[in-house]
Amino acid sequence: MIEPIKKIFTSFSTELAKEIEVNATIHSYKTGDIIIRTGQYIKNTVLVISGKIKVYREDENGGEFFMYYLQPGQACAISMICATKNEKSQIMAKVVEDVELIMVPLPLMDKWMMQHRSWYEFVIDTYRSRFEEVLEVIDSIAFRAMDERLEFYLKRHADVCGCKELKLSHQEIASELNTSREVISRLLKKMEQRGIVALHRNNIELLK
Amino acid sequence: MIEPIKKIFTSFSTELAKEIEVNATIHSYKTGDIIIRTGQYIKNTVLVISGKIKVYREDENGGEFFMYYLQPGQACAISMICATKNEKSQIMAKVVEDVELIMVPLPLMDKWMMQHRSWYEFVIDTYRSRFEEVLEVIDSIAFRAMDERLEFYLKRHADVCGCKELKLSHQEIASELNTSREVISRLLKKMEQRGIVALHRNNIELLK
DNA sequence: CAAAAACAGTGACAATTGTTACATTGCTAT
DNA sequence: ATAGCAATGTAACAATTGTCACTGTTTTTG
Repeated sequence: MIEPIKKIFTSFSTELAKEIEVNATIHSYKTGDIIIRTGQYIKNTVLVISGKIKVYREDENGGEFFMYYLQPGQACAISMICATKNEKSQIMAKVVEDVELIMVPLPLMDKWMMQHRSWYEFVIDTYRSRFEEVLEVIDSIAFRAMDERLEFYLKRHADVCGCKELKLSHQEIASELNTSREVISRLLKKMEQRGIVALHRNNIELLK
Repeated sequence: MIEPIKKIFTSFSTELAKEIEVNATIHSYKTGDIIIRTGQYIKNTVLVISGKIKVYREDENGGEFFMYYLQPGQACAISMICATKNEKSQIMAKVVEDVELIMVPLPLMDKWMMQHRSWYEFVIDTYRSRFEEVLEVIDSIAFRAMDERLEFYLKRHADVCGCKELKLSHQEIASELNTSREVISRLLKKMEQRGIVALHRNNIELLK
């Protein structure tokens, strides 16, 4: 178990990996499962071993705004932040590809900060990269119109899945950008005319 | 000097306050000064003793999107995050009321995390509260139209200045919400008709 | 296989936001 | 006092986005 952990979380020291093995638990979730909902209390810090998770911000009317992916080797910054203060979750996290997670109980998250340099650096680096990602999201909505936001969205998804074929319905995209399906269909058609994408059923092919 | 620090940063231990006194420097800036620009390297973690700072996200075309205020007793989360990794600033910070700042050199920021519990908690709490504030900003742009965003914007400013009289020009608001002056004038007029504000020159009075 | 459900395309129109152009008001400096 | 400037008001129009209504197609399900 220690070796697999060190393989995915390459920066962890052996001592830290041991601590994780002894104290943390492994949980599995299936595609479509909701790991945490807005308003729930967070009891653990979450590290991703395998699979993919999408993190959303929700509004009162059921809107789901996509913020970022969590992938193997990454941790949920919000779970770290909230964990320390035993706060409610400000986000919703949905499994999009079966995942295995390491759940680190609250008090350890804190304790290890003082004891394990590699944990401390991992946590700080998680904060930094998530903060930067969130700032980029702000850019995309604050400074750009829907057509550019859509391109940004598609590129991020292509980066994460590592392929050019996005298995997304127009409705799904519309929800995650908080607009309507018709708007997405319209903009995708224009992108197709510009030769940026090819449209198939449940499948958007990025050409550039 | 130790006493003033402890008065503003109430959670700091005496030892920490001493360390700050010995190692950190105090800087003053005038209203209108830009403390840090996007792309500059951050060399210090910034703590605010007095005055007010506005933090912005910039785009390539000179747009300035307002994110949050920094006030006495607070620290710039981005300066902490970037400091650790010696990264470039992702934000721009402008003085809106003459400030005195404590500048903590990079290496100390890191070192104190291990040595001073009260510093560790302050840093984590800064991350948490800024992250939450940024998430609220995302809400406002992702889920709300310009009229609601304007109300949200005005309320935040009123909270910070602690008064109902906002000394802001329509142009200033428009820039910070990344829209045009005409749109803001139009929406403010509607708000005035609804009895939410009273409009004066360079002065918006919140009635509710 | 037939019916239902999910997905996509599209036209028409409404609402919001962005842009242009110009008028008006009140403050400031000489 | 008045010229000049910043701030504001506003009308008219363009562009984008949101909504409604309806179509056809593909997939799923009983």
